[in-house]
This record gives sequence, C-alpha cells and structure tokens, in this order.
Amino acid sequence: MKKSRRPGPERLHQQVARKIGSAILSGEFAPGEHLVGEVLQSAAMGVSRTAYREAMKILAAKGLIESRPKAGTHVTARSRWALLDPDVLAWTFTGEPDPAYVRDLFELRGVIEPAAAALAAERRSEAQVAGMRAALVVMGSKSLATEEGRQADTDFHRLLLEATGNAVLLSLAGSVGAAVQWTTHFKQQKHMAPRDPLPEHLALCEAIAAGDPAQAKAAMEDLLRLALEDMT
Amino acid sequence: MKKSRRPGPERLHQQVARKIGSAILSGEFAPGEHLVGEVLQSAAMGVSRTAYREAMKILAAKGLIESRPKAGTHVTARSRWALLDPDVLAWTFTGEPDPAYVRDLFELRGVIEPAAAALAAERRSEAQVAGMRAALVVMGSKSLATEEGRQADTDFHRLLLEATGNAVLLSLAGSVGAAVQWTTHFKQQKHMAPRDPLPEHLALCEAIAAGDPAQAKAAMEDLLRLALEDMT
DNA sequence: GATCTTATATTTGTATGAGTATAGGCGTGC
DNA sequence: GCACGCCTATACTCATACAAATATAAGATC
Repeated sequence: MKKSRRPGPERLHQQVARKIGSAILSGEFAPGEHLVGEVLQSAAMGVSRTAYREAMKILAAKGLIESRPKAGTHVTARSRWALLDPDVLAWTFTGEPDPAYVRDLFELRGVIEPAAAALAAERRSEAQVAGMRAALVVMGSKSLATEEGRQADTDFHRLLLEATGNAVLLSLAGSVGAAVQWTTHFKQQKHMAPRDPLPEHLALCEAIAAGDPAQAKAAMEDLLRLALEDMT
Repeated sequence: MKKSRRPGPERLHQQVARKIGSAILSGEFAPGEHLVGEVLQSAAMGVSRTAYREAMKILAAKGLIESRPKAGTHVTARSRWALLDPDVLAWTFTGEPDPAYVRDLFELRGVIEPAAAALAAERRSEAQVAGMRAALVVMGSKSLATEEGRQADTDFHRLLLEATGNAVLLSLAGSVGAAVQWTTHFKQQKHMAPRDPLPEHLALCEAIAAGDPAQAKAAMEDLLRLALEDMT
C-alpha cells in the first residue's frame, strides 16, 4: 500500500506523528487522556523537541490532540477527529481495524457514491466517459490482485467523482478511495478471492454514459451491495 | 463565530498558517506554485523559522502544500485539499467565498443529511430524541439571530448525526455544521431575514421519534430545500 | 467562611544558530 | 545523445535559551 509516487523516506516528524497517531487510533491513548510533556516525551523517543513538536502540530491539525500552555496536551473527543483524512485512515489500518469502523465506512460509501453516480450521469463530459471506459479496460485485463488493477479501480471511482463537478465530493474521493483500498488490502490478506467486479462497473459506466441518473444510482447500489457481500 | 470555550489568543504559528492558508484558498497561490524558502519567507513575515515551519506542518497535514528538501514547498492539487476541515472551511470564508463552492457544499449536505435522517430514524435512542426535542425548544424561544439559537440549531443536527450511530458520519458533522454556520453567517451579513425554520425541524424530529426512515428522509429534504430557497 | 486577587511554577510557545541529509541541476565522460 | 556522479540549494534535525500562557495554590478582602 505504499504510495508509488513518493518513495522518499519518511521524515522524522512524520514517523513520530505516525507512532503517536496510531497509538491514539488504536485506543492506547483514550480521549481526554493527557500525554506527558514535550521535554520528557521527546527525550523518551530519542528525538529533538523540534521534531516532536512538529509531529504534535500535525496531529493537532487533524483534530486528534489539543495543546495549551500549562494544561499540557490531551487527546480530543473522537467526534473531532478527521476520520476521513488519508493519514488518519492509514494509521487506523496499521493495527486490527475496528469492524464497526469498517461498517461505518461502507455505510458512508453507500450514501455518497450512489448520489455521486446520479450527479455524474447528469453532468459528465464525453472526455470523462472515455477516461472511465479506459480505466475499465485496464481492470478487465489486470486482476484486482495486481497494483495496476487496483489503481484502475481507484481511477474509475475518482473519475466518477470528478464528473459530478462537485469539488467537495471530489475531496472525499481521496478519503473514500483510500478506505476502499485498505479494505481490499485486508480482503487480500485473508486470502479471500474477490469476485470479478467488472460487470457491475460496466453497467454503471454505461448508465452514466447514457445520462440516466436513476439507472446510474441503481447500478452503483448493486455494485456496492455485491462488494459488501464479498467482504462478509 | 468565535468559539466561546477557547478564548485563548491565536498562537503565532496558527496566525501564519491562517495567512498562508487563506492566501492559498483565495487563489493567491495557485496549485503547483512554489513558495519562497523558509528562511526568506519567515524573515519577510517577521517570525522565527520555528513558528513558520510549524505553520507549514499544519498546512501540509491538511493537504494544502508539500515540502521536500531541495525541491522546496509547493501548493498541491486542489483535489488533495481537505475541503471539509474546519480550519480550511474557516480560511475559505475569510474572503468572498466562491459561489460554486457554496453550491457544492449544499449539494453534499443534500446527499448526506437525508440519508443520515433515515438512519437516525431507525437507530435513535429515547435519550437522543429527548435531546433533539430540547434543542428545538431552545430554537423556538430564541431566534437564529442569537448565538444561542444558532447553537441549538447546530446541536440539533449534531444529535441527529450522533443518532445514526455512525462515527464517520459524525466526523462529518463538525464540517457540515461549520459550513452551515458560515453560510448562515453570510445570510445575516446581507441583512436577509431568514424564515423561521422551526416547523420543518419539528416535522423532522417527530418522524425520527416515530422511527419512520422514509418520512424522516422526506422531512429533511423539505428542510434543506426551504433553507436553500432562503439563500438564493 | 466564601470569594475575589495575586503570586508562582509548570508547560507550551518562540527565537536563534549550527549542522545534516536529501535531491534537483549540471557538468563530465562515455 | 545518454548515463553517471559531483555540487549546491533547500528543507530537516538538533540543542539551547528565553518568553508567554495559565492552572494551581496562597493570600487578601469582604
């Protein structure tokens, strides 16, 4: 699940953010719990205060923690966490993901993507249809077990969200896409052979190409239902 | 729009993050554009490199920028921005918000909240119903022009999302809620007297209390349609 | 005795300067 | 023309010192 485009080594402050972030998301640090001070903690981890503080700023930016002078740093309430942030998602899936969390994720997907499919059917351009078809051709030749196959799948869903012409929906693409990638990753890990999802994708694509919102929505709902059945 | 619970002064690195972040969101720095180096920029803003770098870490955590040694710091593609992040939202609304952006925001709300209302109708607890009713009582006594009235409105929608039992949906609550607050803020600024939205809220609340998903969804769609009519 | 005021100590925030590591650009050589 | 390795710009990391803020406790006042 490495990002092929950025092979650069993980910076020190990113490592620290990942460690503490994973600890928070795994429940090792509960909401409301106070972390030990910068000086002690950075010394304990063997990094400078600068690197540690920059990591804290990252976590604070994602809503996981909150710091104030004298009061120290404490984990915020779960409702304030940016659960759809790509990093938070990745940190969540470092350990065993909470089944309820995966369920919630698919539920959200079930809300967003059918509506997005309907919007895409209304507004898609010819170029976007061509792009989606091209992605499906790749999916047809490569399996989802390959990196290229998964990339084509992700591309297809991103193109669909782009076709909605809604920038906010598109900003969810990275999140939902990442979530889907992680779940398929787990699917692979458990040696479950997923069904070939190509037919549903083709039906969806054609509904969008035809400009039929209702049918596109129905096709997406079919696709998600079958994908969820594969999971459980 | 000040957070009454945290009156503390804005830290220096937060100020820097807000300034640069606002500049990015307003289009002053276009995606792909390179920012000048740390040393020069921090000196130009009259802050230390420490504060400036911590601000950069915040912006990077929200997906707005990306930094690498030698390559420098550049603004990332818009599709990678966390547009639903509370800070990003606030920075967006410091200037004149893009009408298309507001439209996209309401469109997303139109996708999420009806589905959430349906889920809430199925899963809400009695305590949650009581809480929602209490919020509506406050809304009935105080106008939306008052801080208490707006707070009650926000509370109602947050309780609704809590009642879905979906943590990911709940994490969107802060974002969508903030977005709604900002738009009503603009509504007030333009001296438009919004209609009293209480009747629709009551109908929605009763549908959820009755455990009727379809009716709850319809009631929420009514509410949003009327709210949007008020805006335009 | 209760409440407001003030002092203090602790923790995060800011500043500065030095040194390291990464990677883009450029020249050299093949 | 192309591949390789050096050079240098830039962000990254470190160490240290000082400033600002604020929760807590001590003190003053009613």
